[in-house]
Amino acid sequence: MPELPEAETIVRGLRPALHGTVISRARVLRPDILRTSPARFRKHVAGRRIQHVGRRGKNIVMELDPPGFLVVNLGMTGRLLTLPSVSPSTHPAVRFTLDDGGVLVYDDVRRFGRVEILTPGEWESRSAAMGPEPLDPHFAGHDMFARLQTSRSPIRSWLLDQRRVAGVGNIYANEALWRARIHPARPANTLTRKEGHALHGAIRSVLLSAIANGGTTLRNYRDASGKRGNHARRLGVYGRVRKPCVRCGTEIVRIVFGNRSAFLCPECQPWERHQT
DNA sequence: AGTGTATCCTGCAGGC
DNA sequence: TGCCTGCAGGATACAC
Repeated sequence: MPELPEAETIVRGLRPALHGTVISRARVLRPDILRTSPARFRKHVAGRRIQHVGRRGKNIVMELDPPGFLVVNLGMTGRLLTLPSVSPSTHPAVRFTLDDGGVLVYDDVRRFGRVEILTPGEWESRSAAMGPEPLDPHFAGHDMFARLQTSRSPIRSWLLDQRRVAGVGNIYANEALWRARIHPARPANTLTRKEGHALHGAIRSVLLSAIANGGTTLRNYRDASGKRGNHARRLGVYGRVRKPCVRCGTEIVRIVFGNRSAFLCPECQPWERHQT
């Protein structure tokens, strides 16, 4: 999906437009986006005020009053657009009408995304099941390193598991590993303390860089106003098969495991450390 | 515990 | 132009 930086960019764009507005009604054009019946969804959403627009991992989270949460997971191709936007809504799934005349559309070509309305308790337990926020100051390198010790799964898979760290997807997992010079298939518990800390720093720096550039647009991703993100040109490995590593010139390689593509520089990210 | 595979969907690029 | 294959920022469920 849209990963953490893309969700964050969307949230920042939505906040001024949505903060304090009341959702007058919702129209559900694609019921499979919900996890409840359209009738129930409409009933629960209508008349509630958006108190806060935030993010947890890759989820866009709107706090409502009366208390509740509107939670949007963008899946692979979900977009949350305020209309009018520079990029038209081509596959609208849910359309919210706001009391100030504004329109918010959840648009999703592939419909892997989810739009849910949760009680405070439901949201609390959902959030509790997710890992720490990587940009939270409380997300410490030594904590992450300690958690790496408990898993033998490939470090790229470890990073994609939202229960371990929230918000990292395939682009930024690959990018962080390249920055930290770690082979994506290395078992998590084989990383040295130094590598663990390097990875921790790389995750944060790549996410911050992506946010600063408005996210990475490869295909579908657009911000709340329909604009593309500018981070794609800064990618070091993702999608760069057979192109030269910008650090050393070696050709980037694509491997597949865990049913996902992984990209790496075989020179910068050897399986074993070079003996020099 | 971890891996491989399949599934939910649609669209696009590339090869022939 | 058409047809085919493979691929895609995600999440989950299953068998082994």
